[in-house]
Amino acid sequence: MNGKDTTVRTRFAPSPTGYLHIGGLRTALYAYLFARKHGGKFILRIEDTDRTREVKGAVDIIISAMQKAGMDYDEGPIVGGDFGPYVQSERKEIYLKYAHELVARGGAYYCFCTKERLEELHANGATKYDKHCLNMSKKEIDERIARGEPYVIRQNIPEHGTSTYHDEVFGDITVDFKDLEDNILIKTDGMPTYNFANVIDDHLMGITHCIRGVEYLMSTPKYNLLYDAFGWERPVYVHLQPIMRDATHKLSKRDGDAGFEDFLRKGFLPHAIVNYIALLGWNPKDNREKLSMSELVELFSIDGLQKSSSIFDETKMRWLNSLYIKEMPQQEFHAAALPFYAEYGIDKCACDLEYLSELLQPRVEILSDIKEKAAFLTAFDTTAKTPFDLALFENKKWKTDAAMAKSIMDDCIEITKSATTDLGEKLNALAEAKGLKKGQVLWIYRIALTGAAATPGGGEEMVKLFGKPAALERLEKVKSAL
RNA sequence: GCCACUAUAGUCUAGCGGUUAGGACGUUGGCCUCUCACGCCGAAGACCCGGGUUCGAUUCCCGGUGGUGGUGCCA
Repeated sequence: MNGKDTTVRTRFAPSPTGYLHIGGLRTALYAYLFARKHGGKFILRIEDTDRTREVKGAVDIIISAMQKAGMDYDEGPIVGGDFGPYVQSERKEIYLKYAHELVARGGAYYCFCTKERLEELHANGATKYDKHCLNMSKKEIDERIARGEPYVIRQNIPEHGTSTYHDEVFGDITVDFKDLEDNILIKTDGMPTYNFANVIDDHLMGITHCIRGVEYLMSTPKYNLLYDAFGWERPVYVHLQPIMRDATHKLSKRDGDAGFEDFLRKGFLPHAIVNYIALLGWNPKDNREKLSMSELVELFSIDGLQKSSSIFDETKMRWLNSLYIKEMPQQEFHAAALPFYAEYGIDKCACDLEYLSELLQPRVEILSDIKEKAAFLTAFDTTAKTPFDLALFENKKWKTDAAMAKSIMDDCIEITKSATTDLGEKLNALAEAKGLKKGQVLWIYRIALTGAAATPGGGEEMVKLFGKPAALERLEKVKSAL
């Protein structure tokens, strides 16, 4: 990039909110893919300069989510690295040092304005800070600091002129300085704001490509002013449009389940989620949609990034998830299904759970579909005289009804008793002997076994699922009910 | 309010001056089939509006409109 021989270094810099948002995960993913694609480093940095929003355990949540998503980072909390610490709250002195240097260079200044004065300013129609403290004498500054007056350090933005930079997805962006404010770099508590820490860290950590949300598109010239003031090289900028919940709302944790972990809990597979969000706002140049992490790494390119925002479509993610479920090894699917069986009380059903998994695997899109797909297990009330509504035997297409069921139930029971692997053949023979269609016998047989209009499999599968003794018990119940 | 970004079917997208506007999800018709699901074959469905530029605009320019973002001692 930039024609320079530099090793690519990208970072994901979340603030620890207590969960990993889907939008954040995608930003992380693109930064990760870009770094891996170019054989560079991917860094995790925690942006926790707002101490009032501290959430305990939040960093661990982010790290574990990234692990599950298959994104390993080269430097960051826990693993360390040559440019640490990687948690901003532990870098306070570093920011202060650079802030003072910036003041000395004229790029920033001390400001003692009170909240009251600032409010008055805005009440009088001002849209931005009036540089009131800009030309304060060194003497006065020292005195007021010595007196213990609270102060902040503000960036000194030129009053006139414009600034242009190149964004890899949006092209050249020009911003007029008059639309920018002398924002605060160091707060009264001595901590930096994002506006400052971000630049200092990106430079100190050698970040070459700054991949982040569009919310920073307009303020980037301010950051460039900082890079320039220190004589540092600016990074390459890549701004990303947000993921939306609908046309007018951003996907947000508050409005529902926008957390990565929430989707995991619903039975989405980590990689299906990653695969899906990779395609939200980016596309490889061919029509492939199901892509492994290594394929994503191989195909990722900034020019496939979308300039407009995209709406999150859980339905499509379900489809992608179903593709991954179908290709899981049977045992793996079974293991993944077990916790859901337990949650829905299915683990206590009198049936072969492993076989149930076999039947369910091609039929569920996400693991929590198991609840609905396994509901048929309780359709047959083994304790009632009439185990289910006998009207279920009626089928328009096959012209079956309870009377027909009654006429063959004895044979069904006999066949079930004697059959080994030839159950299907014997049922066919029964149909022939009775002058019925195969479908009629099979429909009646399956209904009699389950009491459910729809089941994940046919009559033969149901016998196997319940086991022969239980199946016979069911048929006997139906017989007496008829 | 001011500033910026953005705009192809319901959704995700391909397209980069001339195309029957391509693919996917979803929807839908059919086949397969003892039900469900899978699978297979079809169908419907889009270039925000108005001006330019051009022989010709979905594509380039301007304006409008819609949407989003920024305008925080949040990031």
